[in-house]
Amino acid sequence: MERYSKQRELILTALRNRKDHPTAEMLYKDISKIMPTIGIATVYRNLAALYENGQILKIETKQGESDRFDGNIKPHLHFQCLECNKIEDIFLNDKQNEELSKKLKDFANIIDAEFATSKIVLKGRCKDCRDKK
Amino acid sequence: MERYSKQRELILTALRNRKDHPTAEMLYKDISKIMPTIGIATVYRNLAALYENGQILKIETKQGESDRFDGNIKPHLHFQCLECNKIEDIFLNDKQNEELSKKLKDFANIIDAEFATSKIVLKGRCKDCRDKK
DNA sequence: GTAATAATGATAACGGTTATCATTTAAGGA
DNA sequence: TCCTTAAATGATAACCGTTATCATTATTAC
Repeated sequence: MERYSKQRELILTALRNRKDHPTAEMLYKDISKIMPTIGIATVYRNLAALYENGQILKIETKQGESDRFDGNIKPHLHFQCLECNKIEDIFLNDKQNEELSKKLKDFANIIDAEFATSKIVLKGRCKDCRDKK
Repeated sequence: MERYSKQRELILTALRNRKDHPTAEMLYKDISKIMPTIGIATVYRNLAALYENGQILKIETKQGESDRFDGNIKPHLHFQCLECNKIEDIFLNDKQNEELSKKLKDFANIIDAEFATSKIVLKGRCKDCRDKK
């Protein structure tokens, strides 16, 4: 049976306190300031467990690049800037969400599959990078 | 300047001859039958180059799981079965494609970003796994 | 044919993540 | 409260897909 641990609580809190999409390593650094004895494996283990429980989101990135985590489980899309690599959230309103889900379900129907979830990452240039030019 | 190599040609051909989404390792095995001296690094190098050139697609999978490649560059979505992990293609017709692009562009606008491309993976249960039950 | 240099093949190195294992600690009785 | 048990931890080795290195080979322009 699952057991309470101070470490897991700290990890979840640390993630929720961030507005960005930190890596396990970034969270490890944050938490080390409060609990210097924590091990990196504990951070990975708990992030995996929290993800399994549906308490956090995970954004799987490409090989050799650290996965990103997200404490906000409200469904949303991600946008990754091709120039600065930053990941931003895109929240849809209920109508948009519903329409999108309907479309995706139709797409899955094309191959006779049952649609459950989707992983959508838009790519392009973020506002900051565009304004820089 | 880029130079012709027998190896690159073999790799591209091997990929196009497959209807699935092989890993670099799988292609290496295929090609080794024809050219037993080829090195695994050459396969990775050329797949990366072909991807950069837009001649093939790459499906980035999670850490520790090999990336998949796709010789069909016609734009399409991917569907990954949550039970058997198989990745299938979903081809949209022109109208569907256009509507989807328009929507995604609107979504990027929400955060003032310029939309370029998207990575969409639908997940659920494939036809085969559903029929098994 | 020759020179210049891109591509190759063998293999070491890399980096994020996971496995291992001895130790610590939470939780449910007695 | 003390005991028992087994889940969770922390340190670190191992893992594995991929990339870097470097001497050698092969393509291209002349």
